[in-house]
Amino acid sequence: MSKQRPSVQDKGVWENRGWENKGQEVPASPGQECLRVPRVEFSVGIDLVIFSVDHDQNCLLVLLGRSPQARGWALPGSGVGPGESLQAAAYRIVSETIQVQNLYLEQLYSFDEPLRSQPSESRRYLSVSYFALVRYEEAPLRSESVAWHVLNSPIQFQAHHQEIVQYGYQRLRNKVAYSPIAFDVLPVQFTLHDLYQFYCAILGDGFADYSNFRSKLLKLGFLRDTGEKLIRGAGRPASLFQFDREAFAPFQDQPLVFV
Amino acid sequence: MSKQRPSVQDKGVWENRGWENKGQEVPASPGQECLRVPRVEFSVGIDLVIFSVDHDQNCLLVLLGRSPQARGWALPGSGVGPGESLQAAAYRIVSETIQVQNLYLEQLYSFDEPLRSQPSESRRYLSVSYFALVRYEEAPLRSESVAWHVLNSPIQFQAHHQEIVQYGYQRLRNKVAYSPIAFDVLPVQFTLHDLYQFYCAILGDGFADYSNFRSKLLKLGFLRDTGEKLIRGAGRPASLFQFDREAFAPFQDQPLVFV
DNA sequence: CCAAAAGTGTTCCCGGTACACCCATGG
DNA sequence: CCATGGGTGTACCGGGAACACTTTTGG
Repeated sequence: MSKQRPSVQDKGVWENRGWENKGQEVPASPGQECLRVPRVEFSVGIDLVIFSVDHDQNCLLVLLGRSPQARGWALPGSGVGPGESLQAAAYRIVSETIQVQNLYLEQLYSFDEPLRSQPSESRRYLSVSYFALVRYEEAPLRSESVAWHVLNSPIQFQAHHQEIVQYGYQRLRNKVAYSPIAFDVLPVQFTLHDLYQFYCAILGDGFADYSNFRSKLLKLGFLRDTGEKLIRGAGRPASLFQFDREAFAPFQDQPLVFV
Repeated sequence: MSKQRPSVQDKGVWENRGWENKGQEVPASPGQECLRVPRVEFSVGIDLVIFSVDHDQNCLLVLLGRSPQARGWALPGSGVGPGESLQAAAYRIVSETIQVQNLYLEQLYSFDEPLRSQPSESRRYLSVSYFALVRYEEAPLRSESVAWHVLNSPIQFQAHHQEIVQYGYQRLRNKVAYSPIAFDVLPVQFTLHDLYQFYCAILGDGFADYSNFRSKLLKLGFLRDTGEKLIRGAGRPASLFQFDREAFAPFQDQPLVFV
């Protein structure tokens, strides 16, 4: 259940663009004194990109706050307490802003904060960002200074938070395609239309035909039909399904399980 | 060329397993004093997983060093200097250990180091890990304390470095499948067998049939036949190809381009 | 002429795509 | 009986997997 470190069986990234160097000689370091790098103190903070899907509006939401001093919206964040792991800090920030029962949490990236760090100063700032996915319907806000924002709406961001959000969004899109994080955030029982809508909100409408989506997932066999039905006014009642973790295991190491 | 931050168009991860919480209420924070977290000082270090492919032996290598004090092999690493970005520090470490002209560099993950941090202590340790891919043939070692290791051989690792290596290996495997990092590390002109061997070393033999690999890549059209041939003793001369970045652009956002 | 290395082609089959169509319920 | 939402079926196409085959060189 709880994992402090990423597990080895996990699958790989196709974001995280790095640095390429071709043909130019990488210079040797100026001198051996580099081996004894002067000690620098870092203030480490956590920034959280908290996502949620509003099934009624059928849209993807991010949780943002207005910081007292600066203008523009900012990600919920905080420093790391003594004796508190990075993940624990991320978790704490979630629990401080919303009252949540179901969530998925994952480290995103560590950003330097060169703007705040003076070159000559010995103090440095480092922001470790996480992204979280929570169930909107069951996550009332705990703090008055934060609010849900539709992701595709134009938002005035503070500092480089726009970038972190974009990065988290990419990660979410990709994650959702091969990983069953949807079921961390959906009710235990759900209809296939619920599931389809969830994917539509994140990947955009028409990421796949509904009927194909349906038959593909059912063929894979990790969705158990509970036999129960859900009646929503007119129309045929919808079957309620449950996610079967055991049955999903074989697909753990496979790309593009969903979509 | 040089990117300090991951770009937004990048594609997504399927490693980075996070934390799931289902059904259990996430408790509210003990008190409001959490909003004013006591300041903790971090020592930030960089650990590098440097990979390389030995085309003669046809195997994947990692660069490891023996640290003076502890037993077991360790990743090359160092603290971050004042006024030095995380990536610059990673780059410096590469240049200190090997003399390299071509490389790919990317941030991996940030690890807490709970073992070294005392619970009551105000000092904390944080390790930001990077992975690098370098061209073996053109990367003579600069330091005597490091050596190449065949990745699949049993290695006695120091602390949690085994974990970081595994993590980096996963990332490499996935990265290689959709991203053209192979061409950062291959010569400008290469035969398709060279390319195939590169993938074999990383993904394991028989990740795909050679002839299918060949026809698929050629059909995509971002490999330009230079017309030049390479003669290696007996046998038909091999055509030399070049990677065409422009022509690759359309596939930037596509999974499983290679393999 | 043979072996070695490189390159081409062919067949089969599965899985995605795009639809059209059938079913159950409320009004 | 019709609108509405849910579920099923089918016909086509492309791309991957496996394998056989041809081409060009050196000895």
